[in-house]
Formats: sequence, C-alpha cells, structure tokens
Amino acid sequence: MKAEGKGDMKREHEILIGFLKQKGLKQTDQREKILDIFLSNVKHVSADELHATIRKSDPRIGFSTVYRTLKILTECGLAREVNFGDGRARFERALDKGQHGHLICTNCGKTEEFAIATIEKSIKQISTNVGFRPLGHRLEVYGLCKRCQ
Amino acid sequence: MKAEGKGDMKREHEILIGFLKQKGLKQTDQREKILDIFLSNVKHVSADELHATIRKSDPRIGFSTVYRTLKILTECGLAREVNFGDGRARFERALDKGQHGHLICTNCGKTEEFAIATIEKSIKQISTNVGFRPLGHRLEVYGLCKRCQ
DNA sequence: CTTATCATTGAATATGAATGTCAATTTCAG
DNA sequence: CTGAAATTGACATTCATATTCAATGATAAG
Repeated sequence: MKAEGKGDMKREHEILIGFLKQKGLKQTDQREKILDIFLSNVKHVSADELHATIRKSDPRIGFSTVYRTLKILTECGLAREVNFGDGRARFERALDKGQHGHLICTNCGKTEEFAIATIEKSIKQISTNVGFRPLGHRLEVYGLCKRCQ
Repeated sequence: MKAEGKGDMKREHEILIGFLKQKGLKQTDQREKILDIFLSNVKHVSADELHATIRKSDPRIGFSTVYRTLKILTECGLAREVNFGDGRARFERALDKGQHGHLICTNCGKTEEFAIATIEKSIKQISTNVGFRPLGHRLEVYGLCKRCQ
C-alpha cells in the first residue's frame, strides 16, 4: 500500500493546522492521524471505510470523529466529496490533484478518473456567460467498463 | 403553473404503457396520475415533494407508490435522477430534453440549466479512448449565482 | 506550572431518506 | 367471470448522516 506523495505530507498537515488555528479550533492527535491515513489511502473512501482502516492502527478513535474530521478536511480543501451513486458520500484527496471526472461502471462498480481540462474551460465560459461564478463541479459518467460490455 | 408540452403528453403515456406491457407490469390509475403530475411540474422534484403535490388532487395515493413509480419512470427514460447535494434524490423530465448540466448556487439553492453539447462530445471521445461505454452522465457545477455573489 | 475556559471526543441517540414487508385490493388474460 | 399475479398503501426496517452530552483534552492567561 504505497502512498503517493507521502514525502510531502507535511504540507497537508500545515494546511490543516493553519485552518484550525484560523478558525479557533484545536489541534488534536486524532485529527492528525485521520489526515495521515486519509492521505495514505489511494481509493475513494467513505467515512465508514476510513474509520475501519483507522481502527486497525488505533481502535480508540470513534466514527464520529472520523466523520467530523472528513468534513473539516473538505472545508480546508484537502479532501473533496464525490458521489458514485451508491448512496454514500466518498472522499478523495483534493490537493495537488487536478480537477477530473469519473467513469463509473454501473455493472461492477469500478471507477476510473479522467482529466477534464477542456471540459473545465467550457464550464467556466458557460458560467460566466450567465453571470454564475463556478467554485467547484462534479462530473460523473455512468456506463460500462471495458470488461463489462 | 403552465405545463410545457402538455399537448403532447399522450406520447409519454404511450411510452409508459408500452414499457409496462413489455415488462409484464400492470397499467394503473395511480401510475397514470403520477406521470401526469410529474410532467406538469416544472421544477426538479423529490419523491416527497411530488407526493405532497399529488395528495392535493388525490389524497389516497401513498408515498410508496409515488416513490416506486418514479423509479419506473426513470427506467423507461421518462425521468432522470439528479442530485443537488441536499441529500435527497430529485427527478426531472427526461424526454425531449437534451442533456444538460446544472448550475447550483451553494448559497440560495437556486438551480439553472445549461446545454452541454460540446462537453458531451468530449465525454464520448474520452470514454472511447479508454474503452468505456458511456450511458449517461451527471454534471453539476456548484458556485454562486448572480444575486449571491 | 496551574488554572480556567472552551473545543473535542466517542458512545449513544436522533433524524430522515430509501427501501422492504404484507394483507387487502386491483388488473388482466383466458 | 375467474383465478393468478401484480399493485397498493400503511407500516416497519435499514442505513447513512447528524446531533447530543458527559468526560476528556488542548490552549492561553496568570
């Protein structure tokens, strides 16, 4: 389970700490640990799944804390919420990850990411045309992956 | 509350009836009535909201029936499920409506639609490149509408 | 260091949408 | 008509999400 960019994880921690300070919130071991494990996870995790993983290294961390911390991470731009139509929120790393869409196989559930530089441009243009200021977007494509066709 | 395309609503009914027959399901007054009211509704409705509206003209129709019928309408291509991040599924008319994205104001909740012909083209191309067969997609842009900026 | 203050934690509980159950009813083919 | 099979609607269940609260922990001021 190799973590991508693990050598640079300090930066994420600084962002979290800065955010907490700025908001008058407190820096706790739990929050740091949750961020660590979230970052070392490659897949899109739900709060539940992340909690299960964290339990293995520290069984004393409760679900609520994981749940609440994921919200904080989303607020400070370290995580991004995505939705694959399976009825639960999933979170993916947001920092240093270009905007992208998801290809979701409705048969086997496999997901794949794809870059959307051009699409993003269109979105900006269209939005500006109608006076809307876009702050984020979600593009999910449902269909059949190569194997399931 | 003017319904768009009300004069042509027979076509939708034929589609529903055809679908039911083909699947060995039965044609009922409730299903027809739910389709009628769904079509005459301009906004994106949740199952709950649609049920509330229907109750006014026929209080004997239950929530379960509305809920299940919305699923049927989605299956036969008359409705499309959309998600505005408010934690409940919403449904919009699908027939005779080109694919489009949604601009969702995160402040006031107002939603606006926009055409995505170009974006759709990109999606098809990208998908084909990786061997994925796209069957549908959802594009939601979050931001601030003109008034909320 | 000590203390006072206020946020955090985690277990339990509440909420609310989505879905399942089932007896009574309705549809529809024969 | 009649019987088999689907539908209905009230209710119950499930499940993710959100909240509550007493105990604990973090932080700033003295």
